Amino acid sequence: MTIDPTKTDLKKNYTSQDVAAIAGVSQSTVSRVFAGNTNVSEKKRKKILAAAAKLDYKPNAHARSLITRKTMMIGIVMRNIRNPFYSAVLEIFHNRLSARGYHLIFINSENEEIQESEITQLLEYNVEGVIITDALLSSSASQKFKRYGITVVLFNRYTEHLESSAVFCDNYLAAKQIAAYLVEMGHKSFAFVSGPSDTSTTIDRLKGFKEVLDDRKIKDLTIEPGNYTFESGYRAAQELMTRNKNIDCIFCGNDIIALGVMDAIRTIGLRIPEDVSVVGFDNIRMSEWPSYALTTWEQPLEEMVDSAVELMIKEINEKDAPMQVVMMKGHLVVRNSVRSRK
Amino acid sequence: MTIDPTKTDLKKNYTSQDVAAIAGVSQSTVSRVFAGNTNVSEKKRKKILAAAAKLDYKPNAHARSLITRKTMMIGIVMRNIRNPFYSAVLEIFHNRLSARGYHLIFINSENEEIQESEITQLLEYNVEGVIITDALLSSSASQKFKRYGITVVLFNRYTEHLESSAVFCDNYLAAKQIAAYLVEMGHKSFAFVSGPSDTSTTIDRLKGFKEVLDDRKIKDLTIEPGNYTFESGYRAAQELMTRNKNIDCIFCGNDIIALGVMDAIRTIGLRIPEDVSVVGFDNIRMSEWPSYALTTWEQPLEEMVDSAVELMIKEINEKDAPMQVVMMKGHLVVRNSVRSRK
DNA sequence: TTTGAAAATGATTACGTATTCATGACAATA
DNA sequence: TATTGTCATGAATACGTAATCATTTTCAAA
Repeated sequence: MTIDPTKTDLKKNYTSQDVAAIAGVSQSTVSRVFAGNTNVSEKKRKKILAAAAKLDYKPNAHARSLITRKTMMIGIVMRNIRNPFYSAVLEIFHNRLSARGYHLIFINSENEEIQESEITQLLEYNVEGVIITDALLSSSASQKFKRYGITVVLFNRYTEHLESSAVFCDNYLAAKQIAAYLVEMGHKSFAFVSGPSDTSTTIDRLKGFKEVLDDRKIKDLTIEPGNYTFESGYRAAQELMTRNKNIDCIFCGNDIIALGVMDAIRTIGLRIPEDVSVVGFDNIRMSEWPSYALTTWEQPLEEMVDSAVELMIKEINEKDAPMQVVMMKGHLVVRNSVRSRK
Repeated sequence: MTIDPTKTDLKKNYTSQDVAAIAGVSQSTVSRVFAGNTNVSEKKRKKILAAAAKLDYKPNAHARSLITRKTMMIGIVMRNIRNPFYSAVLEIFHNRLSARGYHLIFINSENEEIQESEITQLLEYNVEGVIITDALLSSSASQKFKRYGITVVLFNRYTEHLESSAVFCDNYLAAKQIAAYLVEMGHKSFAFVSGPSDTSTTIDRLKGFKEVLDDRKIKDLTIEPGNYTFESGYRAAQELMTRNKNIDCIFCGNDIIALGVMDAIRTIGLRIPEDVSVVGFDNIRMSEWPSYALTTWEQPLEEMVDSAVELMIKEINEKDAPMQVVMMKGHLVVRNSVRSRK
């Protein structure tokens, strides 16, 4: 077999040693140019950069992190990346963190066991911090990370004992305002299609919603379990509407459920909002599509991410920084899925 | 300030040396237990595992990768993670690769410059391979990676000179079949809402579509540019339908465009499929939602990812493995957005 | 010209692991 | 018994960098 000179052959990975040799300086000086960039004469710097370019030299991040103890890597743990809300979350986190030089190790899984083992591996990579958006994992995982002194920020949820910093929307208050709004609009028979019952978001949203109805002595509330997917919303609405034909409004645990609910209602032959009002939660992009025009609660996503990033970076840099819990408000976005029944 | 014993203090990161000291063995033996797992007596293994558990020891992946020259990290470069098609792509890639022990470094950006600089950083992390699903970056980025001997697999696109392995759907053939189908159904006036005109997917889909119409001497084809978003589909359809009221079918560059097209058409007051037929491409989950019931082309996503993963791992392990281009078929999924006009 | 502080540089070491090499223990074989 | 061969083990080394420390150079002020 002959060597084909036209084929770009696989180059050795050159090191700062190699560069130093060519530039006629010590490895130390090469390192200074690529890392601190301090105290190097212009003359040598040029020589070094020329030599580096010649060899296509690039520093080795692993060797570097070994000694600096900074990996510039952050883990992000998700469930349901297919939910558009989380796609957006991922995108924004990536924007913000990459702008600050961090890299994202992405973890997503339906399967809890796989996730646990992956988290262990994440530890071995010495990520500097972890963002957790997964309800089912928050508690055990965050403890595991804390044991190794790794910063954890929970996003869109919190744990009961507040062991980690967390950023989320005030779901309780939001649900109260939504309930009040629906009552004002003259609705009489309420339904709530929930997410998984063990998540803080579901608990708080239900609590707020229920509280307002209780205050007003309204008993007519049906709760239907869902799991934050279109299909679960679709099934829930089918179930609800066949069982109780009086329901005139449905509050949904999130937007994607709401879309499923709307499609189910329409399939049955009822109209939105003429026959039934629907309210969602999240304000994902699809909720403003003309086919749905969903009235929903907007979470201040960008601000929430910004806040989470600030918290994270602060805690990374000052290991004894206090844990913080940030709760944001958001607001109702009125479109065309709710109608006054007075 | 006194030390609070209830507070779990930040532990030092223990090393294999520390474990060795406690277990009364050499560092080498500890390493053998956690890496190769070979040739260690049961007695010492137990001692070592006990010591490791006591210290919460975990190996350091960076130190390890420095010497093994395996990082077990793979980069995935995307644009538009908000497009549900790519959310799904990301999810499936993560499933498959994490099952094989790889970790995913996620890169997504609207901004090309940021992406370029991130790619440079990716190199410094010595990812073993990179999956590129970004049309605008494929060529320059893949060359950059190849220069360092890093495996590149393009997904859902290919470069003209076929410098990298690639997996994609036979867009040309698919578009031909879609065109033939629409012609068979008796349509007379055609429109195509494209993606960005410099992407291989757009080019091939348009080519196939046009070719069939040309063959049948059909001249009535309007091409409207889009960019693979809902909004661009919406605008395109508004434009199309006001300019040319005869159009009786629209082939869309992807599903998300098609959904926008459908909503625009309905907003105008026309019905689908009674007045206008619409066909999409990708078969994302939303296309089967009752509100849309979109007839579309299904890309065999799981198989495509499987294939890409196989290619990647093969090329990683055998550096001189031949480059490969895999083209898959897919099939038409008929729902309720196309109607016979005979 | 001398002095002295600041800047530039290189030798050396540490980061935490896997691997290589040499040695010793021990069982199996002739 | 002598001889192989296998297994278990530890000492030493390499991976590629940043940081520390000591030394040399530079250059302006006296």
